[in-house]
Amino acid sequence: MRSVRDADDLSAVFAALGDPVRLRLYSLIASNGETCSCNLEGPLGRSQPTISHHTKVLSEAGLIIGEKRGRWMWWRIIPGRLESVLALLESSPIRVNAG
Amino acid sequence: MRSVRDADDLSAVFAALGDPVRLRLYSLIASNGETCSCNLEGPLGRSQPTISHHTKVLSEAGLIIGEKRGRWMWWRIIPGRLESVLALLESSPIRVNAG
DNA sequence: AGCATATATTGATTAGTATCAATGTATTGT
DNA sequence: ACAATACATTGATACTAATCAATATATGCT
Repeated sequence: MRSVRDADDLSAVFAALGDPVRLRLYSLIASNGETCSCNLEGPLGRSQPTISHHTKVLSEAGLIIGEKRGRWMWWRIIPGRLESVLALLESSPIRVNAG
Repeated sequence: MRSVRDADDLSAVFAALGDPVRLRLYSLIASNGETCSCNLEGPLGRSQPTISHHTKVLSEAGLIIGEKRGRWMWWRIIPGRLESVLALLESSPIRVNAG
């Protein structure tokens, strides 16, 4: 992690997984493979807008990617993303002081 | 991740690193080795109570551990903790429905 | 004992976020 | 064209968290 800006980017990935509902959402997609939003509301016990919100946060963090096919949005894990964030975190010290 | 309770525990670890100041704090300790709180306030540009708050969050997540020697609190990374959380996340699917 | 220092805790304020109802948009089928 | 469906967006609300000033606690020094 080289700069404060890097810290913002990296921490956004951790923050994305830092909500229990989103972590379960991510885990569901990871174990089920490609999953449509309509199959997430039930298992997670959240409304459709809330699921939509969480998939957006995860996708903006680069952890999942969605593809619309017909009426359905299919989500899948971006493989290696989490590992690469870990690698970045452990690779290099911070250089910048102020926050 | 086997249950909703697991999701809470695991997501707390990610949430701990989901704040940019805490992520830099963690990175600082990781790269500097054992670090006392007094050497964190300057680089992070935060007040003493705020640093104390963040070290508490990280230690409660099991990511760092502190040892008081004399007047100083020395913090170090708990090695492998982050990797084991990753492993837990990727090991097994969720089993529980409600949240 | 008394003072200085390092950290923790408390209380208050502010900023952020999880959630849902209502509504908008896009796609499919009739 | 129209109805139905799947998802996104907006707006509002409640809850959480980041921050600091003030204060408390603990340790070392003289």
